[in-house]
Amino acid sequence: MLARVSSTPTFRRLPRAVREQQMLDAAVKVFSRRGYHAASMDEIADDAGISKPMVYAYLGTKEELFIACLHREGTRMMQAIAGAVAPDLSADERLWRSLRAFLGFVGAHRDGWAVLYRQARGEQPFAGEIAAMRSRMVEIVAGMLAHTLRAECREVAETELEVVAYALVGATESVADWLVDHPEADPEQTATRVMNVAWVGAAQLLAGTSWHPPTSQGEAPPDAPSAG
Amino acid sequence: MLARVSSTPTFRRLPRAVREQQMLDAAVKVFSRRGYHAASMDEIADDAGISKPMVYAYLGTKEELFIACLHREGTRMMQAIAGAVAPDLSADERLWRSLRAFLGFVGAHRDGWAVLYRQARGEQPFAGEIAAMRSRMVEIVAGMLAHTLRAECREVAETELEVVAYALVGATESVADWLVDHPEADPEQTATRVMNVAWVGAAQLLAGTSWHPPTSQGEAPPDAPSAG
Amino acid sequence: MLARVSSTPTFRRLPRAVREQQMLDAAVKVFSRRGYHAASMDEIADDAGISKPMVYAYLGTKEELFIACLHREGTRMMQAIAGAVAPDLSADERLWRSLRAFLGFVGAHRDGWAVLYRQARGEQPFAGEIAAMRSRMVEIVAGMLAHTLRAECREVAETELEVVAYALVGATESVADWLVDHPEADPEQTATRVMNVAWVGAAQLLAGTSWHPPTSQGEAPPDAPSAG
Amino acid sequence: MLARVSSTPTFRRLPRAVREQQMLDAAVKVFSRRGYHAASMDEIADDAGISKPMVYAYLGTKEELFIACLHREGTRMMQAIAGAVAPDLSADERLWRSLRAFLGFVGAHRDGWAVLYRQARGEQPFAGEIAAMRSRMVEIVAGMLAHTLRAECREVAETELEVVAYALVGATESVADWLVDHPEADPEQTATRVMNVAWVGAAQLLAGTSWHPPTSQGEAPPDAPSAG
DNA sequence: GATGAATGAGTCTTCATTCAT
DNA sequence: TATGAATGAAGACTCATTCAT
Repeated sequence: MLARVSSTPTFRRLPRAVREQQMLDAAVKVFSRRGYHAASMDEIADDAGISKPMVYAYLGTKEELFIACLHREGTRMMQAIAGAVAPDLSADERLWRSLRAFLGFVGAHRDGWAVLYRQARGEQPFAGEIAAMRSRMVEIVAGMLAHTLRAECREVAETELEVVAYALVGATESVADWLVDHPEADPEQTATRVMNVAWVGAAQLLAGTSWHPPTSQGEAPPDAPSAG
Repeated sequence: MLARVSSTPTFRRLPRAVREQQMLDAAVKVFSRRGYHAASMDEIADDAGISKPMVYAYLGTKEELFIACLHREGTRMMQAIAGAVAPDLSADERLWRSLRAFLGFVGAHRDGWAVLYRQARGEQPFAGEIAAMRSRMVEIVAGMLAHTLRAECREVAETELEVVAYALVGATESVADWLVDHPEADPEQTATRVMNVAWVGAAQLLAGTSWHPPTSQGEAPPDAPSAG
Repeated sequence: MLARVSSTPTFRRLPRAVREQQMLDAAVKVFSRRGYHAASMDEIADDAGISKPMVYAYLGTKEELFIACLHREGTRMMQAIAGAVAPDLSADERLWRSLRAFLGFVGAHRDGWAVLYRQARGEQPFAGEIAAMRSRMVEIVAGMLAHTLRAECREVAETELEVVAYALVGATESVADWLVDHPEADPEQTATRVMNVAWVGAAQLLAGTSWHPPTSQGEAPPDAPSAG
Repeated sequence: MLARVSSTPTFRRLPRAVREQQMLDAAVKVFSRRGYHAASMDEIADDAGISKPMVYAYLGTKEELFIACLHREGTRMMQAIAGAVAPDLSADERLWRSLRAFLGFVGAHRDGWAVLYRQARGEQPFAGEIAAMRSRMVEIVAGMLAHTLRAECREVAETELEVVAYALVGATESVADWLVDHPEADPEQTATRVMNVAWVGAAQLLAGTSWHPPTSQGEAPPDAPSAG
């Protein structure tokens, strides 16, 4: 009603970019706490200190909003990893540093990427996003492995390489989940353990020391599918 | 409208046990297809060819129903594994067979256990169930590892053992997820790959060939937490 | 399947009358505990140790069942009162004994008549029943008052008499409610108090010592109905 | 479809306060007509000319809505009473005017306070509210009685006073119920009758003319509790 | 730009009641 | 007689989403 004298600057009317970050912050927080479905747009808007229509205007649908969160957090994580490896390091060293950076990041933001990621895996609408993210990680890992191999003048089939890379990423994801659920765990130590179990295994494998199923006679491939 | 000729007996008014299985079948199917939240009790009831109140009467709440599904499928999976290993086999052999049985089972029921399990991991209400299931699997694996070790007269700290077991289980879970998403993949071959990557790594590790982080000078632990 | 040897007589197949009483016992109990709506036919049947269709077969609809409860408890209460007054007593004495018997009964069965009655007053479907019960009580009271008056050779308009009787019954009902909610209260003492407050007032009134509104000038009857 | 000529302004999008009153109006109406349980939120929303979610947004749960109705009507009634008594009147006069105002109010809004109150008495969830309301009324009455007594330099035990006040309030409530059920009755006349019966009784009592149970020989306190 | 007001649609859940055995 | 099996109908409550100001 009255002309408001803006001696103390109220922080309304912020530029779009800032507002968007506030919203994303709130969204990440709420999605992490409640899960995708249990999170309500109301709570997110409230938490961002903004009205609901603004959220829709800036970030779109709930689904889009969730994806935006996933992207922002994913990007941050990727940057944390990229920032930890220098291109002049040996492939092994880069491997180790990436892993450590990854688990370090997850451990430091226990309500960020990993939680959203875990949730997204269970929900269909995000299948595409998830596949894309995982592909990116698999590529990086595969690249490192390939580098190592090439350095040793060894050749491994493309497919084989990808599968191994995939397995390693999967294992690491899983450990990341575990890390989120165990706040008392030390990321660095955890990284060491993973390096030991999985990556050493991979190294062995790629070095040629592979394992083969025993050729047992007469054993049937298990699980003849029972009736539905 | 028409006088129904009851040559084929109508399947109304079935005994409880039968109906419960029908319901669980339907529930597993729908939960897998749609995801926990998107699945509606209506669709489940319809799919089971029965009215909603029966579902509530027999299996309880949606949450309880989901847990019941998880249990049934989990139990079936465990049985598939148990049926694949004979107690007189060597620990190594049992390890391999368990893994193969597990991935075989997952591959054969791509809309069963693995999908439910994956969904449950993202939702808070099922945290307890998930933890319990994983514990059971970790125990089994740890038991096998311990057996192997003891056979070789080697000792490993209890904690270390558990962590390794956990990592292996996590990796395997993750590969199971992958298997579900890749219908063209061959479970047996996939099992071999996992055995190669992860379990060979574990073997190496337990054999003493462990890996240690390089003592690099001056490198800071990454990711000084940025502002929230 | 097998012919059951009934050496120990199981108490199934009871005569109808007994079964009905069991059901009514259970119904009164559950209705009192939960209230009419919150009570479920399931719980009543369970509590009676009988299957639901039997309840319907014997006592009919939930509404009818509730009315049956109301009747049985009302009759018991009436009998308790009738048993307490001998016809050769003076009207005053009969009045006092009735009141005492009534509150005594209510106090002794705190989950019986009074609770059902109170619930019934709020729900439309029972309006008829309630009206009938109250009529019966009002009649009794009015009869006693009339007797007293006639003994004193005094005449009071029929209408006036009924209204006074009604007021007394209403007051007593209300105190009965209170008694149910105050288990520590002593029925006998409470009866004395009611006798003091209400019945003494009635006596005064009927004796001619009546009160008249002050003839104030210019005061408007309050509450000119507001909008709405 | 047609261009709506907005000569008469459509009453959509009203300010919150207005809508809340509309909703409460509708709620009181429907609760009175149907009873608490039989009333559906749908009907209330319809009757208020608004969608259900608005009702939940503004007034909360069905239970909360009912309590809000009870409060609004209770407050209105209290105000009607307060507006009828001037502080400079004698205690007797204030007593009479309060009673008249109360019954006048009840009579003028036969689907308002009294009906809700009667319903609330039967349902557990509202026990607290009811107790609070009655307490307030008992206090007022007790205050008036105390004033009268003090004016006559008489002393009565605190407890006794409260009980008498309670009895009077109970009696009045009950008569209010009756009034609601007898639309043809005249509130003013009814008030006079109550004043005669109950309050004159109280006056007698407090004046010392009390009644005592006859010391009859050999009569047992009735109703030795039967089984069950 | 920003928001209070508003809703359509849908979900879980419960319950009185009745077949078919 | 007695009951397990079965359901139609309805109700409370929530939420993502969008006008109209």
